Amino acid sequence: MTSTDHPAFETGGTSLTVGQVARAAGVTANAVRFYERYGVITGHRSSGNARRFTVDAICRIKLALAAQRVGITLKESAEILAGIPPLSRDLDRWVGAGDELVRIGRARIAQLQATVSELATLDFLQPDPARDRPPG
Amino acid sequence: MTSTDHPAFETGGTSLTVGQVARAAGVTANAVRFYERYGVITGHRSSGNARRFTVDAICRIKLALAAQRVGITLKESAEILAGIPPLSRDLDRWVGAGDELVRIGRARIAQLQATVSELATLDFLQPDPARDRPPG
DNA sequence: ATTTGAGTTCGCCCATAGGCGAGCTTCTAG
DNA sequence: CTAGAAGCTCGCCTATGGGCGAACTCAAAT
Repeated sequence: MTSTDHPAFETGGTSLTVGQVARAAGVTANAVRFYERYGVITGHRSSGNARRFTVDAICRIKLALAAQRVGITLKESAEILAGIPPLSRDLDRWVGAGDELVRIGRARIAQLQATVSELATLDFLQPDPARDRPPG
Repeated sequence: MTSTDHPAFETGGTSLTVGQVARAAGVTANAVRFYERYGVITGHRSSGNARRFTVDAICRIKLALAAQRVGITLKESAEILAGIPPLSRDLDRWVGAGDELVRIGRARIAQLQATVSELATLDFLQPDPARDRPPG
């Protein structure tokens, strides 16, 4: 048994299976295949038609998961990620993507704070004159 | 034409149609029927099987809509609203429900802020030792 | 050779939050 | 009386984010 022939340890090479990526990213293998279909990650195939990924895929999934938490859909994450090279090639682009997501997150927070204010005063219960008057 | 016989003006009575509730709440009639099926609102039927609501239904929908914006599902809103009487009967209970939603909203904001921090540092890209080491 | 374990595709299933059209009834005005 | 507006039910469709099982292949270990 070498350092690369056991699936559970084969992370030194550039080739990871769905399961390895799944475990490293904290999702299921199902989810990983799903992410590939949606273009969140890309990979190639082994001679036996098995998916192969690099560690970069793990990072992309993790970014997408964090993005989800600020309200970004997988499709949007896929679009963002499609524009940036592997993390190891260009860290700055990843930092830039992170900053973009930070802006989106801050905007979401502002919206939430507004909604919380409304809920605190129950202001939204007041009839909206524009809607309650018939048009004309 | 009296003050109550034209549908668009018949809001002085206690009986509102789906369309009237929909317009007042800023949603579609479809959505109003949906809300009724999910127990967000309740109503009775006219002799001709048409839905009839009171103005209270409008308030319940508006509360549910605000709740949605802090991440509460319609089902959860239905459960909350099921426990409280009409707004006109017990304003305090509505204030209480609002306060509960405010707490939930603040919690959501805290979560978002944590995620934003992670995005700002890209910390989550760091491998999670607990996941990358094989179990055992 | 065979038995695992992990991989593959396909396709149906869930919840959430409705939209939309079909076909039918009911109501109200003119 | 008849037309139009609005209501009704039913059921299929959408998008999002996967879960799950069936049936099958593939590779490595015994």
